Amino acid sequence: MRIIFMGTPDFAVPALQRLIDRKDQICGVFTQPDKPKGRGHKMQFSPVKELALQYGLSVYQPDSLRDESVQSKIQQLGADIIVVVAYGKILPKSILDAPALGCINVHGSLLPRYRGAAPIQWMVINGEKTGGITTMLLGDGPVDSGDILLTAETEIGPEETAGELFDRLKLLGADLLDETLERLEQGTLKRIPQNHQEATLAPMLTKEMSIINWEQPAKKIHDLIRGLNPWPCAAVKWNDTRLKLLATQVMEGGGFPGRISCQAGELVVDCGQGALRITELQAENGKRMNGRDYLLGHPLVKDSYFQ
RNA sequence: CGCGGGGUGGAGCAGCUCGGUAGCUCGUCGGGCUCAUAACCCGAAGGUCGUAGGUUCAAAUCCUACCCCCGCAA
Repeated sequence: MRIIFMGTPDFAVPALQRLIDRKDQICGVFTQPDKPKGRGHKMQFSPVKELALQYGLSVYQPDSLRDESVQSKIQQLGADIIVVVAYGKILPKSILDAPALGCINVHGSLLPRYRGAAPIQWMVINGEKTGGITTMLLGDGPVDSGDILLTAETEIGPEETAGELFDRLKLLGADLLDETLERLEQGTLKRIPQNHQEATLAPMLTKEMSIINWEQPAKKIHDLIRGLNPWPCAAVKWNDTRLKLLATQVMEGGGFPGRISCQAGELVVDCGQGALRITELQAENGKRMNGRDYLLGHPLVKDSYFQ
């Protein structure tokens, strides 16, 4: 098939790689424009662009898809289908209608639940035990509301971080995309309308979410911490500095939310219900380290409180 | 040229302003003690203080360049 691929971050890379391996004819790769990123504000290519260049694919990086020249370019490429994986732009109707077989999206949740930009993180934050991938047809309704093609489920571990789940789901997504295209070619694919009553939203993560409310039960905070790992990371204020909390274990105890107690050389913090042992953290200018190591060089005053 | 912090025995840190014997907590090894158990006591090993130059009688400390790590911001 002639395919146009649209994607930007790391999550989309295995999907594009799979299309390449399938020997599909990839007539164009769309990705977000290069932006100054990271320390020093250096210009950086998106992960998808890196891969596309490696295989000599044609890369397009329009600022806006509403531009007429972009739309005519897409027409001109004459793709049978457009595959979209975390592209970061909404496709206008004129583009949705361009390919004969429509536009397929790979989404990181079991739709209709967790529609939106950050489904994987929210699944972890909400303590879901099951997650998955959905392939769907893009329509011109609300975001991620199009007809479902295939789904793949996976268990979410009780200690798994959003980053770890991300890494698994992007591979699962590539597999599911493969199967979806396979069955599309065989003509055995069915479109299943979503039950919009059951839809939930997974909006973009914000910095405000990263501040921990110690009044909450330990399990809740634990889920938040692993859901925000590796970005933007849950954090606490301590002596005018911020500590990022990266991994924790739920423990018995509690009663004085935010109180720090060092038990057996481990860093433990009381929550509204239960307590959390901090197993991995990072100070403002430090590397990641476990709570035990942190205590060796930064003795915390006994019975003081995290804000 | 976006802003900023840092590299000191195996781990985490102090020391740097104001140059002058390498320090703290822990780990490791040896010995002692035996319900202080997150044991405790005594002793020991282990460091080119990121790299290369410079200033100086003398540099972890001051100056210059480079390498590496990290936070913010995007």
